[in-house]
Amino acid sequence: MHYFTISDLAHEFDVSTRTIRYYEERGLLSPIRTESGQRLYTKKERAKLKLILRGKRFGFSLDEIHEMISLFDEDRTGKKQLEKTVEYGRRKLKEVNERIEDLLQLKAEMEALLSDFEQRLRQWEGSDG
Amino acid sequence: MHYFTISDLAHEFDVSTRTIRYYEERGLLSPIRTESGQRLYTKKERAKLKLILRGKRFGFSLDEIHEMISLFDEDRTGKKQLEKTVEYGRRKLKEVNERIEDLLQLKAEMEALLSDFEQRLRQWEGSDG
DNA sequence: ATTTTAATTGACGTTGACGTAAAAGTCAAC
DNA sequence: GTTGACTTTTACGTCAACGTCAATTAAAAT
Repeated sequence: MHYFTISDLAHEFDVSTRTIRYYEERGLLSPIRTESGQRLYTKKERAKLKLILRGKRFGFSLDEIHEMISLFDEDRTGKKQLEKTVEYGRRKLKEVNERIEDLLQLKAEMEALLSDFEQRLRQWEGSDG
Repeated sequence: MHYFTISDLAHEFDVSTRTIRYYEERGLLSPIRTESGQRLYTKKERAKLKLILRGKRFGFSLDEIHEMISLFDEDRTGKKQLEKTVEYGRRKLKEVNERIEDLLQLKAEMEALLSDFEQRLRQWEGSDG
């Protein structure tokens, strides 16, 4: 298997190495280390970074993202653990659905506004241009 | 017409009065004042606050929101102004569409994960509970 | 009329999410 | 085998978006 260096990921996702190390400080990433101490990232860690950045784009805090990542990450063997995970997952999914609804509403509002403006523009052009 | 006080809005939208004043500092709101200097908010100002909070939920910065609000707010009489507004509106609408796509993807990932967990849970219950 | 509640400005404090600089070690290229 | 690019930790800096006093004034309730 092949690993990524910190600057590999930094370039790919256009973030600073500082940012990636900060995510590790916060417990969001856990790269392995070479003998000399340099970080190496597996495909899975890379996928986690992708998820973090996606979450950020929606305004989730790093704490929230941390919880969401632990879904993909932790060893959930016991039944209780699994039940808690599923319950948490359902809650988060509901939040995501609400955000989608909200965004669709914003989209509708903006479209209405836009078509109004565009109509005014056409009137202008019909009489003057 | 009837006005809202700052705490009316604070309660309705569950934000602090400090937050509302801060939005005014940043030029996002412009309440009128009583003779003694107290803020009064019209329905339109209330709608603007609603928009601000919606924007925030999607991770837009206050600066971005400021631009979006000016769409609803400014006096757009000249043709040039109108054209700029429409162009900006189209750009923002595109961003919103991209965010929706992104969120739908996140939703799909979470649903896949959840159904996997739920299946594991059913296996557990089939054999043990 | 006076207690309580709510509003004002001003200023400093805080938190999250990094940026940036320094000192030292490491790896790849020539 | 040394230059130069890259990495490490440590630590202090920064900026947005408020929170939190404090002192003062105004409005509402009793």
